[in-house]
Amino acid sequence: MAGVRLQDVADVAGVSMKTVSNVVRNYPHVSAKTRERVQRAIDELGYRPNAMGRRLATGKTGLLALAFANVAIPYFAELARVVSRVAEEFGYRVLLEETDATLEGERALMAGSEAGLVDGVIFQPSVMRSTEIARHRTDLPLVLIGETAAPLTVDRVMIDNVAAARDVTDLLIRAGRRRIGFVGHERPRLSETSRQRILGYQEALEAARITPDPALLFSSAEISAGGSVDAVGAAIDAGVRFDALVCRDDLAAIGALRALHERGVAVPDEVAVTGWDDISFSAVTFPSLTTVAPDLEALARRALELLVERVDGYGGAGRHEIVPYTVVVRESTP
Amino acid sequence: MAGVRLQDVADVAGVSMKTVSNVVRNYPHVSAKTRERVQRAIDELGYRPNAMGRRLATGKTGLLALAFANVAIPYFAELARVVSRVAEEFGYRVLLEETDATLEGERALMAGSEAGLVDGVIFQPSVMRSTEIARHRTDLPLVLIGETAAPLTVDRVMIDNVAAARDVTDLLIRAGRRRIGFVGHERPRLSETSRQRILGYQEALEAARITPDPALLFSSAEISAGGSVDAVGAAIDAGVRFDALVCRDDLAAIGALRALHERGVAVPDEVAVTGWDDISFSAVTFPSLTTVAPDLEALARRALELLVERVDGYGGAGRHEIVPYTVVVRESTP
DNA sequence: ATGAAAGCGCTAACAC
DNA sequence: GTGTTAGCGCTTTCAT
Repeated sequence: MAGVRLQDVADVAGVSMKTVSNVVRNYPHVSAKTRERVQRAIDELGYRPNAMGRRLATGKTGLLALAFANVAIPYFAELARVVSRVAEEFGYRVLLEETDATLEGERALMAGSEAGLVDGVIFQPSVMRSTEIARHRTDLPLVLIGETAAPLTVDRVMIDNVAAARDVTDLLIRAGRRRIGFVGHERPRLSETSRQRILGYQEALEAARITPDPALLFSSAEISAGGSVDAVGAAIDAGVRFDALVCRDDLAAIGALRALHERGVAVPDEVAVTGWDDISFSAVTFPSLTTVAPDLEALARRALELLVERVDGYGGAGRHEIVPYTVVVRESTP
Repeated sequence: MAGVRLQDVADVAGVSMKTVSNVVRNYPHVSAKTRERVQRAIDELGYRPNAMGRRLATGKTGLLALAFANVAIPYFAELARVVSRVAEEFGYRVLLEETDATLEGERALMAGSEAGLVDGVIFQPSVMRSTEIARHRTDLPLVLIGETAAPLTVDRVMIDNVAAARDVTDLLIRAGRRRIGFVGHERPRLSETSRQRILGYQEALEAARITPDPALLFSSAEISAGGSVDAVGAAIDAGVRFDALVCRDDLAAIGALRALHERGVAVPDEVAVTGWDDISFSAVTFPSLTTVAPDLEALARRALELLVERVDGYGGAGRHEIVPYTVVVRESTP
């Protein structure tokens, strides 16, 4: 039954709207028999509260926007799943917003044509600069996730990318590899994510007294497996020698695996490979991928907690938090 | 600036709310100079219309729910991306609803605790029966996608699964394969999707005078690559012989590829493999996958069109529509 | 414990 | 072309 209103229930039950509202929202001070009578009327009429009416009256929508480049990228899809599950625990539903990793997309998101649609935004920027983010929408609670340069005024949750990159590079060094490449960073302009990962990679090399070789940096035209098939393939064909590859993400690693396969290079015996994100595929590639596994559950939960505090009125400075990661060792490293 | 209302703009511009409303909504009959004056007030105050107020007044929310099992499954993620893009064209935003492929999840979706949150639902059921779907929420516009058994009262868009399964099986037969298995259907109970694909597979075999062999049906514990690694691996280890595998989806195909690799079986020379969905990974596996590619753009667009018609009041019988697919031939078949 | 009435911010008839 | 006046369905003081 559509169009059943609070007033209709009140009429049938012979009480006021207020009382029905109290019953619907489980307000404690309602006598048992009134509650029962009202409940019967609700069931009889098939009443369901109207979301918009409630939201207009309370000013809260129970909706939050989850914004990032593109759900079809497996890492984002898996992130969306975790955020959506955690959000449900917090009583929120998730509106999907894709920015296509373009400046226009990200600006449109931050500008937000309508007010009051969502209570807050969880956003992983791809290209926007810290200063530009800081200028926008101070009225809308916002939590950033990922490795973007975050303004001091905004909350942000991430893993320690530099440390994780150091860890996987170190794993390769301890296995005796010396010519270790890095695969999959963007060109022409590095994202902050890639910058941090390359930094950790370089730190690990230098700590082991290995001189980083710029010829072992294989950039990709886009964040995709295809881009890294081309990059790694071209390098091999050009005669570049390496015995390990630290990949920016699992997509790049999967592409690298394919390029190596095509040319009959054995993984991990001749070339070891590591990925990043621990997307579900990384367990079933051949060989399966050693990869950095961010604690997505912790990431999502912390982001939600910070966001809810902002929605509830917290107005302090930006909190920048780190959540854990692990390195999952599989077949692609010795 | 939060909390700027239509009335505030009207006061500053020295006009009525109605006029401001007309300007905001680009109502044509407003004099140029009035429009300009109002616009200046809007800019000055940083006014943005409040979504909830507008929605309450119009009864439309501009939101639609996209519901399916799990966004972390690549096919659904890619579907979400296309639906979200097409929805934007139609002036809608997308609320993500995951059912986890459970009956409770699907029932919760159909029951919908609140009215008025979304204008309609696009839903790919996993387990719910046609009759049960038909009983629910006649007030909320609903379009089903995928191969579920759809009630006659509800709109549905899908590709012709039987024909597509026939096509890929036929491709294998024409390449000279005779012992062709099917991989990845659920156990214990087959989904409608799997049922239709197995049907097409069987039809193609029979048309070629090959007797379908029940020993070549390799079911999987769940929709995942891991399930099919186990199923195909166990079959090989048990000595089952086959020279081709039609897989229920790309995930199953990727799992099959891994199981074959592990045991040193050459693809496609010894065993050919086909997938289904054409997820982006299928182009970069090794070997890359021959797969059924549903026209997602057409699927999403048609679903949106049907939904919008329902939202606009169409109340006729359910329309069941078919959209095209292609078979993308890659390296995993001869 | 329950009721009456005043909004929440906007749109839509209907006047002028 | 522009203003006035009711609502949309709900929550929320403030009474009782």
